[in-house]
Amino acid sequence: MERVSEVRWLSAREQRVWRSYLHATWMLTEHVERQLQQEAGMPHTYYEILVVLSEAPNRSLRMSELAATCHASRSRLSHAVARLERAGWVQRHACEKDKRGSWASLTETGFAVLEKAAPGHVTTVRENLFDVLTEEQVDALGEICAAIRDGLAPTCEKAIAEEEARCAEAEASAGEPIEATPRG
Amino acid sequence: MERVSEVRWLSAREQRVWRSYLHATWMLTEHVERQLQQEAGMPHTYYEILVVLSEAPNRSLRMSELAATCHASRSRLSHAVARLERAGWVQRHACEKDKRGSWASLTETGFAVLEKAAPGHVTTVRENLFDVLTEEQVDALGEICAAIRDGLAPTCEKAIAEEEARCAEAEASAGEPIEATPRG
DNA sequence: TACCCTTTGTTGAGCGCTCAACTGGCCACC
DNA sequence: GGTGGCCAGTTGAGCGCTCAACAAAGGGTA
Repeated sequence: MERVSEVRWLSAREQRVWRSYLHATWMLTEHVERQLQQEAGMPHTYYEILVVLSEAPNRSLRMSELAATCHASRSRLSHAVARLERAGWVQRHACEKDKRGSWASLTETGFAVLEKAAPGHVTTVRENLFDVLTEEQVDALGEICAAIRDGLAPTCEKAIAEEEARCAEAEASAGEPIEATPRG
Repeated sequence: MERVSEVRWLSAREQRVWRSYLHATWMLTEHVERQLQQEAGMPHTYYEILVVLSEAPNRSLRMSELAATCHASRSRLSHAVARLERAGWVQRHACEKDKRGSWASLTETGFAVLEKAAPGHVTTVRENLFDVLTEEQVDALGEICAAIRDGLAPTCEKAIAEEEARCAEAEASAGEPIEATPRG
């Protein structure tokens, strides 16, 4: 994080854009989340799981594949699918080939719920994103997101690699965690 | 949500942009969050609270003003400030003018923590957002965010207005909430 | 075959958030 | 002056998430 060299602070304009970005993405997320919660009774992450499953062959996917496609940790997916299973929207069954693994598949009920939820969700996304942007802005947004993604992808891989070589030297100059317990 | 008319589904291009948007914003958020958690021991929302307080006159703000500036609910801010107070970074004291209210102010320790956290945070934002974008893209991003914000602002106000006139008619065609309990 | 490392998936604790309900003080109106 | 509605802030339960620890099975090597 280039501790040695001088910090390149944000210019006034960059700060404005950054705060604008935070506010806009927060509002959009919030709005989409609330709409789905109210009309479909589920958070957006669960909706995404159902969508991915609905697009998979046989509407089924191995847990780890589902996790990768949804950009979710295995832990998160496990909790989420457990909840979706209790709701009767997803079902799990053991994998024959690899007895460690398990399949998650969308139930008929789950598919019906998804079909019912989709119009409202899509309308929300359209009205609050695509309708307020010009064609050029949509293109620009696509390119901006791609740039962010491509820029961050190596960092993520690096982070994973570093995690493996962890426990060495540790926090050379890390800050104090809030109240002794860092996180878990 | 225009239930009567036909749903305007997303085109393949729009769907691509939407998923790209979700992935990019998720990655960036995740990365910023992780960096702050590891180096400063606090989530991004707490960092923002400290920043807002540090910019306020006397490094103090009424709770409700702080909440409005941070785009946080009063509840969330109350919980957050309680936590920040336990960490010794923020202090609360009663308001003389209005005995219902209370002031939150940044402590010296809190300011020091913020000063220590800022370089790493700014560097993360710069490297993963501004460094991967061209000047034109930064401008475009600013305008896109402004458009989203402006588009959503009336919706938010409307939502607040509707909330007041709630309890009437209710869920005309709402979906079934997950497992009977919608949320809280 | 026996061993060890990896991979898959689950679990429980803790955290930040929302929602709803609440306390307590303000203020306008009778 | 009292009363009723509003406002500022807090609280507790429940939810989704992360993290770390775990169980169980695969797969390579000796």
